[in-house]
Amino acid sequence: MASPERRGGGRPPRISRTEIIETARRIVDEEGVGKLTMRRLATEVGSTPMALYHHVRDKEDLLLLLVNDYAARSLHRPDLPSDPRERVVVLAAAIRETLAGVPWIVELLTADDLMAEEALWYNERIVDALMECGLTIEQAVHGYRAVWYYTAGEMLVRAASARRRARDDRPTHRDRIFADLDPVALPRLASLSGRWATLTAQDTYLDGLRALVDGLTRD
Amino acid sequence: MASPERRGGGRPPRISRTEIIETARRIVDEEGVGKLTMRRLATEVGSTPMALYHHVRDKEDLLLLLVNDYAARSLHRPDLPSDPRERVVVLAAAIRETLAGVPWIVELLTADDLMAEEALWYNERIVDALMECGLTIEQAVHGYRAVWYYTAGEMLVRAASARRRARDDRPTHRDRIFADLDPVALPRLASLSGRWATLTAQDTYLDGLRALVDGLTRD
DNA sequence: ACCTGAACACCGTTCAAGT
DNA sequence: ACCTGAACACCGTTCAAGT
Repeated sequence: MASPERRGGGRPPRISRTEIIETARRIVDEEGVGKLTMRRLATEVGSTPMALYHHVRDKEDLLLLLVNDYAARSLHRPDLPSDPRERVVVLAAAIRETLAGVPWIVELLTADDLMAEEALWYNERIVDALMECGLTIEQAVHGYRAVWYYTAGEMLVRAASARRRARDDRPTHRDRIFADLDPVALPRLASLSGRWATLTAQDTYLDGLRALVDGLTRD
Repeated sequence: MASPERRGGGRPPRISRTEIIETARRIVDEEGVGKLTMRRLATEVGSTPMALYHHVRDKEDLLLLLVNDYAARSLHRPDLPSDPRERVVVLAAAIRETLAGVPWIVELLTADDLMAEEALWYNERIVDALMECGLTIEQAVHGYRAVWYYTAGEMLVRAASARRRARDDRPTHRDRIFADLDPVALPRLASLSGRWATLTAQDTYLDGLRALVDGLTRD
């Protein structure tokens, strides 16, 4: 919580942790997490790489600070419907909506389970809504996990596809394979004749989520 | 499919694409994908970094070859039950079981949707089983996607946690946060008093999967 | 056709020293 | 207490040259 000790009369700091995080966020927002390097960040705050290590433990620590900073400033809390199943859907969709705008964050998230302190508000309410559907608290925690797996998976797969599309012009490996399928071995896929890409590009997150929540809350 | 052209009487090759892939696989199996570098790989095949670029386009190409190689040699095809819902469960669980042993591959997978040619056998059968439950082909493709999101998410989140546990001794950010929760703001989570970690460590993949498949195939 | 050596343009981090 | 400079031990990839 607190910055490194600052009592006693040592040299006054020239850069602050806050300044480091703000600059890091700007770099990441503008150019992606791949462009964030300690050297680059040092240059942009007008200092040297090693000065950063006085304010953050290492690069991973910096990234974690960045995630928490982001969570604190942009998780919005949606109005919640009274029907508990629909409440789970609204909560999960709100998490996804918040994170969809910042694909870089999703890759970091799984590392610690979306456990930014500020995000626990969501965990609490999803667990609570599942219990209102009749689950025990253990089942509700497991249900929350299933919802998180589905949501994280959707975001990660979608982010990876987008990244690949942005970088490459050449048709993806997938497109090449789907172009000529053996209709004897793979009749269903062959019958789609190229519509796989179109179908999987559609956003069906909510449909799948509703199916999952229905299944979880069925007696 | 074919190696670079080899007609005409040029210099005989000293290293082959096959040899490169085999060596790369060994490095990755023994020490993880993070240790696979072009320089290291070159040394281990007894050559120079640049010689590799004659056999693979770049590092990403190498990784894709590695994924396909792995898929070809270790995807096993399970016996399929006649009940179509249970068939989807068995198919998805087989994918997960195959990939669970090689966490490094999961991180690469989302990049191209588990679209190794050899894996289409699974897609075909999952789509087919969902249609047998009464879905249209479009719904079945979307259903397959939902199952893949859930499965990929579970593997990615689990792999990330395992990686973190392996590297760090210090308690995770999550553990520290869960140690002291405000029971007024977060009563459900607080009532678990430290059991969150235990509960989420349990393997409930199949339960969530069954819930999802049930929800998807409900009329 | 296949391979090599040197070089380019980077990384994160440690260590010893300065103010 | 805070910051700097130089160095360590790496990366992936390009380019020009050798056989």
